[in-house]
Amino acid sequence: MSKEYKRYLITSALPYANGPVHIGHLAGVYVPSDIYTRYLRLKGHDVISVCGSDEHGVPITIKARKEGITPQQVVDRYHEIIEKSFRRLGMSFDIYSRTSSPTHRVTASDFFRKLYDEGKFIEQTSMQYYDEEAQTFLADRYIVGTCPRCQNEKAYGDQCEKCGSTLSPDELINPRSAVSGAVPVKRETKHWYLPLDKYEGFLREWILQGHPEWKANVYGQCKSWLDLGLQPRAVSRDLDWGIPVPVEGAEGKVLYVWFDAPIGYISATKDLTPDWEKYWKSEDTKMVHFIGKDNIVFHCIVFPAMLKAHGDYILPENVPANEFLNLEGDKISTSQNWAVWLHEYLEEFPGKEDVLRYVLCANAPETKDNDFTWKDFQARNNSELVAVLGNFINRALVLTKKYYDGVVPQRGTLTEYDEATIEELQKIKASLERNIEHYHFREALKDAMAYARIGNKYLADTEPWKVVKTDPERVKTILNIALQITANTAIAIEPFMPFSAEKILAMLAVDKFSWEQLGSMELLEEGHTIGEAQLLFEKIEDDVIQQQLDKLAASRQAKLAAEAAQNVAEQKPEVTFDDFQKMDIRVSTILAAEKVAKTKKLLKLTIDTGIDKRTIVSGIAEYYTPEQLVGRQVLVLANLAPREIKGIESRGMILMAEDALGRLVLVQPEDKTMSGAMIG
RNA sequence: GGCGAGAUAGCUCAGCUGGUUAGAGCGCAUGAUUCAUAAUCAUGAGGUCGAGAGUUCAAGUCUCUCUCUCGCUACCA
Repeated sequence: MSKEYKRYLITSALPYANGPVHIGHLAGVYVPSDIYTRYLRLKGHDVISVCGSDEHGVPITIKARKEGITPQQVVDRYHEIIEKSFRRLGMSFDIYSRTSSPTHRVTASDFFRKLYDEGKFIEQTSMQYYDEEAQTFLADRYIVGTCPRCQNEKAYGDQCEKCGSTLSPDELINPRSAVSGAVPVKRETKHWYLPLDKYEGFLREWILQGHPEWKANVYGQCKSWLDLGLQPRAVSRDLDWGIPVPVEGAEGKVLYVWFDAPIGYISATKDLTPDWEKYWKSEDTKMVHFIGKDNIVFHCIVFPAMLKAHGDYILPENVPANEFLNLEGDKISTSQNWAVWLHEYLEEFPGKEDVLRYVLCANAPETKDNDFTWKDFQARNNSELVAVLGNFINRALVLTKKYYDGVVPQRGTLTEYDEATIEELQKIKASLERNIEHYHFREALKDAMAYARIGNKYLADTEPWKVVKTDPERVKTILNIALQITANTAIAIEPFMPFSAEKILAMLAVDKFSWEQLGSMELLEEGHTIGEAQLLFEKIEDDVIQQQLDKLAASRQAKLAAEAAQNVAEQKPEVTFDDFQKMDIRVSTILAAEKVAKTKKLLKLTIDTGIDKRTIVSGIAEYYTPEQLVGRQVLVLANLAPREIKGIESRGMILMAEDALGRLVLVQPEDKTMSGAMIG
């Protein structure tokens, strides 16, 4: 397990270029990745960190269509925003590439072709929806129709955003093409599949036997997938945006985005260095994928299977996926505009890049979903960064300026207390290293902060401002040590807060140190003149925090209002009175209700329709308990064709009103009336 | 319903292969201090380690059952 590696290859999940990056992405992936990378670099390792924009796939084409621009224009816009904001936050990727680059096109294409030539794919034809007007096959996302679960008329072929159900296009009622509005027809199409099931044995051994040290959430998720059994997965799609399938007769087909995206790590490396093969094909390279939990399956199951199928490449040594970060108690949601966007933060909090890095690392969702709150942001800034870190650095420098005009004083004989302090300081290093190397960045950050804490304690205990009146020689030693601690602090915090580390070095008027110098008491020479002191952090007042809270509330409200306006379903096509008369709607009384076993939403209801007593299965268990229902009168569509649900024959449908959030409310007569009363 | 992850001080979290009085940061209380951005330092209060049962000389740490949260999945006219 403790294999010696000659070099490191760090990858960070490719952000999808249909929107900017928010704090959830940062806390989950990029901040940890950058800390790890910077640490390895400081240690002098051969390390490269690659990332880039993921620019293919259907959502981008949909966004382009909606805005009346080309997909390329969409990805150009977001690629620039993302890259720029990453750079400003101090993300130290060696290359930030993109999957629409020429290198990537060739790399992904060749990758596919090799697997194709070696017969690693399965070819399969299937029936898919085709838009005859637009003359194109329709991706799941391009098919719109009525959700079979919640009746939302704007459900997509892969998912209903209203009720959250996962759908397949075949389930949609009244499917229409999102491209032309035409009614799509089924047409035969051919696609290539990667038979993941064939790699199950390999994956089991590699992960379950070979990597028991992976994080519990990652290991457990993999085991869950492997135990469920793997299925062949399509690697191509009928779409005109992406990398063409490099096979004769595959016109109009591109590589499925999940297939080409991880290959982006390889092409980014190619763009970075002609030595790229050294990083990708040598067993003595340690590859680590930083991702969020939504990507575990791709990086632990699918991509490794691809790499294995290809044969030339190494596999990741670890995949330290994080969980999700919530915001003020609610899930971060792009569609509801519930997010703190990086590019906006950078504008609104100039010079506070490290504050965000610090807070997101201190509160990173390493073992479970976590919550980001602006109040916590403020507290950590004020009582940790300002009070502990910034304050210590400032104290040491100001005292030196005051007593020695900024010249590092000579260190004399050390007291026992001095020795003890130095020893304690030097002990942190091992813990800090161990924590970073095990991806425990939260704990590692605490270790880094301990340097400043020890510094504060040292000054409080030695009281140079008092001693200077009685024993000026002693003060020289005290401040020399305080300054050495300051320099040590700069080294320790560099991976986490590179801007602040650099500022400290500038204040000390010294060049960058290496990690190996951490713990040294010889970082600053006697007689060296330090520079001007400046404040590292400043307090954040309540009104600033309140502004952010107001902004969040306002943006969500605006979004909700817009959604609500949009969500009122359009009026359905006209019907005749005769049509309506066909519906037999009656007041019925619920006689009995019980939960259907092994379901979450279903209740089995026995009702008296006036005509007869019958059974109806209804999906309202999330809103009503059986006890609440017995005895109530409801409206029932009595002559609906019977249908079997979970082995129970359901004869009829309970009528319910549904609000904008998809919640169900029973419709009932204002006053008790007879069972069997007709509605009309 | 199935699978996975989580549940430890007011808050955010550490606690490795079971072993002395369960830890840290923040917050709170009291005291000290003034070099420092009213910052710092010390001391203290605060926990039946989600609930219950079991294994063991010994359990936060292992086993079983249950509850709650998050995710995947099934079902949902």
